[in-house]
Amino acid sequence: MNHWLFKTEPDLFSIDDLARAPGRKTSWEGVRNYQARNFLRDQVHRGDLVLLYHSNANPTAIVGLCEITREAYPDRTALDPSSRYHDPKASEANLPWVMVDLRLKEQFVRPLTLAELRMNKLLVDLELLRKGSRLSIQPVTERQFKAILAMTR
DNA sequence: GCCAACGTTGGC
DNA sequence: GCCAACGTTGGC
Repeated sequence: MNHWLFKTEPDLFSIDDLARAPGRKTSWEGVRNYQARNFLRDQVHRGDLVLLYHSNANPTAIVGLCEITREAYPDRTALDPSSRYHDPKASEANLPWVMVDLRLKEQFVRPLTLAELRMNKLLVDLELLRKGSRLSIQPVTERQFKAILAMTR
């Protein structure tokens, strides 16, 4: 099993929105970066665990834990001119974007802020904490994952 | 709102 | 293939 960190801007879609969604499930559309797409398409598997992170937020923090319920399938929002994720270069014949489905397992009582994460020596190599890190789909090692979960307990 | 870091685009 | 210009991300 692989572990991941997915970013979301709570102004657009927050963990509270996910908690209110039917079955606490959602599709994860809108990824428009090739490196992130490659992770989604090739390495995110059903049953994988996902840490949810609020970016552009106050506070910026890891806010919960999710589980992948469906592996990569075409992200057709790219073809929809009215979608905020519309990709004018995409077409039926050339649709490079994929999405997955996930379900909320746990909303952390106490969000783990960036500042707090930076203080954990086990997380020095966490992609999220790297200067200039922008990747919205990030792999997390099992060690890192366990260290993060331990901070919530 | 500022701005550093990063990814993409496009001229050559 | 290089690289400058531009747009986006995202912390602060």
